[in-house]
Amino acid sequence: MATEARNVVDKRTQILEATIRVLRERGISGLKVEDVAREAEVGKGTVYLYFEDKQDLLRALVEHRTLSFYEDVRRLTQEARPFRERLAALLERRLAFVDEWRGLWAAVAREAHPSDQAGWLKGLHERYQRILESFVESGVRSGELRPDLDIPLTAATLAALGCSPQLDFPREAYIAHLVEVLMKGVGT
Amino acid sequence: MATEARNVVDKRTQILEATIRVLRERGISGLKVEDVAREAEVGKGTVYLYFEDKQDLLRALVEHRTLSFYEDVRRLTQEARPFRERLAALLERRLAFVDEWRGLWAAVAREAHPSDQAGWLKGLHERYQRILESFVESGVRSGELRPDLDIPLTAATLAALGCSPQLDFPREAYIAHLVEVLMKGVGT
Amino acid sequence: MATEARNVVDKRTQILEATIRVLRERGISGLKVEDVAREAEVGKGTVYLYFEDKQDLLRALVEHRTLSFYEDVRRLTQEARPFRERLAALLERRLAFVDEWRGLWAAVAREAHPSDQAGWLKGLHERYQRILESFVESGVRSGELRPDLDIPLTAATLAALGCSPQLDFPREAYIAHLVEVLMKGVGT
Amino acid sequence: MATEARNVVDKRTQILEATIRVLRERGISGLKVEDVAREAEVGKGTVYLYFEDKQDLLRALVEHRTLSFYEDVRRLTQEARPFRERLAALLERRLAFVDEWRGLWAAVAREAHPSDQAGWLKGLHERYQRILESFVESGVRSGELRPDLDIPLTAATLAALGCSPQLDFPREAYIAHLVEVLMKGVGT
DNA sequence: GATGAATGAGGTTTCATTCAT
DNA sequence: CATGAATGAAACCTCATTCAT
Repeated sequence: MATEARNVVDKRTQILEATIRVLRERGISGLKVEDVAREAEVGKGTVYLYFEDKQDLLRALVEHRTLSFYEDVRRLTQEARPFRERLAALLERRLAFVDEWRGLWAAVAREAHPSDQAGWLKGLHERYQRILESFVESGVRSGELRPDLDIPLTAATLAALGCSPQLDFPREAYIAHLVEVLMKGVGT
Repeated sequence: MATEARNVVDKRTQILEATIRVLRERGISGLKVEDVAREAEVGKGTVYLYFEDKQDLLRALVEHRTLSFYEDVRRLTQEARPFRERLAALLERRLAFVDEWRGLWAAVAREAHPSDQAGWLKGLHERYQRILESFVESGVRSGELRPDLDIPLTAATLAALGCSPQLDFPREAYIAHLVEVLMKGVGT
Repeated sequence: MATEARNVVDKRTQILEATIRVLRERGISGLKVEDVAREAEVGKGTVYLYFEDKQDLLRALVEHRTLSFYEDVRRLTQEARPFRERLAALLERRLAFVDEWRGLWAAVAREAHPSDQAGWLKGLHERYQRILESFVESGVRSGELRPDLDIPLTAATLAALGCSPQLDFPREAYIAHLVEVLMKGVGT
Repeated sequence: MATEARNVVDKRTQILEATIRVLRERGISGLKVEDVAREAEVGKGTVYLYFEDKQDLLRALVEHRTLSFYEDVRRLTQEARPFRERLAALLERRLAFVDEWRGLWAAVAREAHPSDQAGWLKGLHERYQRILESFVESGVRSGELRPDLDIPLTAATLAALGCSPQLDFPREAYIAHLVEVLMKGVGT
């Protein structure tokens, strides 16, 4: 029974992980259920045991990985470390997230909810926004950030960072730079 | 002859503009050649007179609008105005670009060049990178930016801004905030 | 233009006729759109130019052939001939109809309207009932039928004749017998 | 052992009865083995313990219910009652049979024996024909039917009655009317 | 050039059947 | 015996592309 429950979890997860691998490899229009099944080493029909249809698979994929990203961000930004370090950790995780999706996140999210944009997508965004607001707030409270910051706007700024999935620079240096710019600005 | 040439140009443009409208409206998998043709008010076959195939259409679309975005950015960042103002203009144009594509740019670009990633896409990125490097350099030269800035990294930072196509804030305020953060940083 | 209109009509008809041929040959579960297309000598996709989906094809098929059957019955039963002859003609047409469908009419009609039974199907039945009532009435008026007949019930009786698609007897003799039984009864 | 045997019989019967319930409810293309199993309250695999495959299930269903219909008809028509009463009983049973199948009998029978039509189906028909011939013969012998009747044709006539699964009339009245028409005819 | 009817490759999805438990 | 998770053949349907007009 325990193994059964575990197997169910495993197979769903197997399929979800196969999905993002295929997605990264072949892009959105190259994402065929048959390929996902092969990659997950299950039969084509098995995918439909765990997901209603392709759209549902995408929905689950986006939801699962986005929420787990949010969770990580929440955890990282709440650790008891200097703001700068937490910011670096946030950016690191964010870049990993963008890279994981190869910039296709928004497109996949739309496929997952073709009509509704205001609802589901916005809901996700707002969760992220709130997590980041807490983060900014903590920085202000601790005196590491300027007290006059508009917290929502600053959170939104952090949310909009790091779109580019292509990077020519060593990640380390890039993140260090981003932190530097965000903390001190580029002006004289 | 002149009118003919103009017509040719017009019809191509018509189709390209119809394409992005359909794309914004229906998303990537909702982008059907037939819908594009209807939106452009031409016959379905006509699309194939101006473009090799759907992929070629997307290639042209991405290329055209991206290059024109780059051109705008180059112009805006080279105007004889204070750096802050040019930065604001850049961000404004950048946000408009992201919004125009509703976050689908990366996905469409991949459809346009399914296999090749290193080549075409990277080439585009590098152009943008160079434009932004010039911009940063000009700011350093004029003394408006810190002289110790790593110019390529700073340019890359500007390139990676503004992914989120969803915004709850008045654009004006948001851009003003972005400028402020970039110039002065958020640290105390 | 005239040819175009004709072609459209022809192709729809072609497909409908191919459909009933395939249906007769292979039965209901052997009725595949691809086979219909091949039988109609058109591409698979062409079927979907003329019909929404398979269900719509069946709907059209049932409707078309049933209404044309009704029309024939109406005409035959209104001719200026003795009742017996008209009855024979009706039975002949009825047997041809049943044979044309090989007894599958009811099943196909259900596929065509899976949920709704009260509506469409009943509507069809009622049309037929009314045509037969007129027929019976005319026989009563002309004195060829007993004046005490319950007209609706008698019409319903005629409607329920001839289910069996399998016949070992010469059609002529069978029909003559049916007429004889209906007119005079089997009792002493 | 007795209970075991009984259980075997019971489960087969359970499945067969579930099958016709599902068939009536959902139609032929809605007849899925999984639904049958659920309706019979057994596992999907269990169906395959009692039947070779779906076709075999249908074969058994048609055979079982048709033979039991024939048996009933034989019994009813051989009872020691006036011909008219036996005819009414026959019609009653016949209408019940048609209604039980909702007009799908012929279609299901074909699914059960896709290729062979001459053989199995014809064999069934002939059995019925012979039963009805005996019935007619008995009527003639007893003087309740006209002595000049062609017995096979008359039997075939009885066989072809009652196709319509839809009835707006009280069954009682309808049957009385049918008997009346068959015995006395509709002519003057 | 311009069109859209026609096509069929190829994708999504269903469901009869198997088989390990 | 009984089960139902897993499978993949095969059906439906879409849509990029062609080509006769």
